[in-house]
Amino acid sequence: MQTAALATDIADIMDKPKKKRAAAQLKDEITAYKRRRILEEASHFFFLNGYEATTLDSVAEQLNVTKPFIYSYYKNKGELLYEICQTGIQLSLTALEEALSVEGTASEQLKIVVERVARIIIENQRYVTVYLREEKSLLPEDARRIRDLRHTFDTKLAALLEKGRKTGEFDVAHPSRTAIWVSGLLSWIALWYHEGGRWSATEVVMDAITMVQKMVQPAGGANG
Amino acid sequence: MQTAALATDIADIMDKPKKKRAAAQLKDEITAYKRRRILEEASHFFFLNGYEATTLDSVAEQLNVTKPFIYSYYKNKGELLYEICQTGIQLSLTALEEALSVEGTASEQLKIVVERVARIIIENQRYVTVYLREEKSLLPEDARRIRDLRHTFDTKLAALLEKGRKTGEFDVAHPSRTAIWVSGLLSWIALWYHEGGRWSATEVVMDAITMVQKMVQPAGGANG
DNA sequence: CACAAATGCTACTCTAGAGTATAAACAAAG
DNA sequence: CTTTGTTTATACTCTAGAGTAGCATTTGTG
Repeated sequence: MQTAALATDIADIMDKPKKKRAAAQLKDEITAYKRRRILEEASHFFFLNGYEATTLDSVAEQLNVTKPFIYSYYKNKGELLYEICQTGIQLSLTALEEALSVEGTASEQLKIVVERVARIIIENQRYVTVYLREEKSLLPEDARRIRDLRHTFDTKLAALLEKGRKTGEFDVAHPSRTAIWVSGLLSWIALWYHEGGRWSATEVVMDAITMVQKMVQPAGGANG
Repeated sequence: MQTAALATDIADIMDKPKKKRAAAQLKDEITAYKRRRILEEASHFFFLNGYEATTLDSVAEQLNVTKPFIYSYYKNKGELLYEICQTGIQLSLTALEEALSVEGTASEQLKIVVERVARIIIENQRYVTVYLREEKSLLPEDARRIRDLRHTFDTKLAALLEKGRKTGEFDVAHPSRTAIWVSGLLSWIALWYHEGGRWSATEVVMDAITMVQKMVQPAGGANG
């Protein structure tokens, strides 16, 4: 909202067309902000009570608005669920791709991948958990798109394992199958981690790194 | 039902009190059978559509009975969910305890544990998956009892890891934390395995054994 | 066959929540 | 200060499903 206010000020000293364009842009930003806030609160309730058990009235109340307000920003409840699931997997996938863009050996890359993805999953636990639990509540075509993202994630992870296998850094008989175990281990964090619980986020991330390293390490000894 | 019919035949040649007792026993068996069938079908729908989205009318239809029939065997929908969740975790716990009762080194025991628990999870995927997904829908006191079972599972697994750590078979810095990763890996099977999918149950079980062995193996080399 | 007891079904009630038609409030422009 | 368009709320509709009261049907018994 700060940026948006600034944009208006700049527009004031400009000619009318530009002012109009700036005003339109501001409006879009506000709309995007409202959509994001609705999604945040909805994911909170979906995480706590589940998708079906959550009423949009309760989400609206939390935002100090009413149900029709939500319906003016989302077509229906299912669209909210789709956006939440999409966010959950897309964030993980983006984290993976960014980590993969860091130069290094397969071992180094894998460590960065696990660290970053684990962090993202913990930070966005609500979205990831809802995605894992509520896939069955998605419309078939939405479920399909989500599965494609998931598949991309597993495929890119498998490619990294294959790379490490070729260099001899990893001992993995079936990269694509091992990738599923690794991505499962990462997903498990969302279902199990509890903020303020027995173990800190950092401990969990470090554990995840250790576990994955062991899962791929050659029988002969440590690596990385 | 075969056993039950036999019981009646035997009772027929006996005196009346025994006959009555046998008849009562038979009735109990039939009641237990009906309850089990209801649970089976309910778990099927809960697995496919989720707890909230499943109607007891649909479960009744599948059994060719009516909703009040179900209500004469279960107090309400929540009791059904509790029994399903309870079954899911109890089966895993029993499999763990039976595997632990087999004599052998920690490595041998761990292998048996993973093999048996993984098999049980695949065979009872519906129950385990519903348990993992629908914990939030349980009444607080039910959720509590389920969590206690889960905790027992993790604790017994941790004890095995600790045993192997002492003998030097395993390299685990924190047995109780590692136990959670192992039990998470096993749970993940329920969420991910798909019958008739890309990989057979046996392949998945063997993979699970390999992964867990690697997770605990000393950095210096293989074991078991 | 008649009567009793159990078992199951028909036909409801009642609540709750998704989604909407329409009116009010507000903002921006002239 | 009015007019016009946009944003949000009020006040519904309508469906669906959990849970139940009471009737019917079957089963077993003297």
